[in-house]
Amino acid sequence: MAALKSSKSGKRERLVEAALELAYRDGFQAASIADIAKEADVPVGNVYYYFKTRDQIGDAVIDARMAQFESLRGRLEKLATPKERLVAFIDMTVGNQETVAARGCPFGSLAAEFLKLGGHLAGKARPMLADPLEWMEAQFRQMGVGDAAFACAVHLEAGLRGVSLLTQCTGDPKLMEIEAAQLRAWLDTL
Amino acid sequence: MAALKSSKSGKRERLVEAALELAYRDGFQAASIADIAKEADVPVGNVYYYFKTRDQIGDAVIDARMAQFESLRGRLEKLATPKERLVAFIDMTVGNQETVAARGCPFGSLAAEFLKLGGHLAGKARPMLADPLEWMEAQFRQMGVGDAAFACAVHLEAGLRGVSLLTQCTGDPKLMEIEAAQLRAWLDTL
DNA sequence: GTCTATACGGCGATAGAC
DNA sequence: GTCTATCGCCGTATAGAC
Repeated sequence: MAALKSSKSGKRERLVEAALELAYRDGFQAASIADIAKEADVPVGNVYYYFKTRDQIGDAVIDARMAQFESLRGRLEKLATPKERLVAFIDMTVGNQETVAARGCPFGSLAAEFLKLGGHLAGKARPMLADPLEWMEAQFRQMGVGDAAFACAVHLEAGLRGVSLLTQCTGDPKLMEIEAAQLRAWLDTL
Repeated sequence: MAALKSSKSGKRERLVEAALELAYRDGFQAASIADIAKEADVPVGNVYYYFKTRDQIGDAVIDARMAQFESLRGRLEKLATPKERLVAFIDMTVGNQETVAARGCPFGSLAAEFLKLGGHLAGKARPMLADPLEWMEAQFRQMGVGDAAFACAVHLEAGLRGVSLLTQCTGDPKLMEIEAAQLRAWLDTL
């Protein structure tokens, strides 16, 4: 599929990476085309060769984030038990604590912004949190909690996304550890 | 303090209310001065008589939200026990489920946007989530959980803010009830 | 105090040379 | 494919009539 675009210069990839970086740091709306082009070291006017409209950059940003979750999911699937996979998800989130304190949840903060933006991008942003929720539900189901699987998934993801927001708001990375410890303990009671 | 401004027309109040409404619905950045003025039924140019800069409208928006929390806190203080107060806080959040599904958490979504906006407004937005956290910690301390009070506060607020984000993302108000039930049950174990 | 008109800048997007 | 130059619009903010 990469072969459909003949360019080997990797400019499109650099633009997407730059846009994701800036959208995560300052918000997608705050990042102008010029900002993104500068960050990617690509001449401004050239951007419109790769993207017909600014919204399409937003599409690519969401796709890039979703690809990161897919990659993570792939790695987690190699673990033996569903509980190990859920704990690894928690650990991985906590491992990001410094970045979360500075910029917020990589998925939640982007999703929140796109949701408020409305239009086409709002719908496209939904899977950023909904797909992890479904994945967690599947893990809990495999753990044998039965009908409680969905509620458990809601509890786990809510705790993680919520504490990420609190961490960003207070600027204190320790909050991530505090909540993670409680969530792990709760997992052990199931 | 209201007497410092002689105007009785209430235009400033209408502007702030309109700005809060639009900031909550579409995001503060998306709401232009013209949009706010139109929503408040105030001529555009007149806005700059009440606010020297756009940022000052942001200040007023944050103040208005904070005042809502102060009002809620005042009502909750009338309840007899700390656990009743915490449960009432949960109930009140769930009672907002339809609005949360459509627009997100009234405090969290605003705080998240202002935090990414950076500058002066980012710092001013922090108490929107930090003050409730402190209040919750005080309640837990009164419940006699000792050193766990802070961790409990983190767990409760993270759960509520997190499920609000999930609710907005999925569009399903039921998630609020599901998580609230789990948080109430957890409260009962303390 | 209230409002109109407008200055000014930055943005997304386009045209077209190379 | 790559890049420069520029258009047109809409945003904040101001000047000044009433």
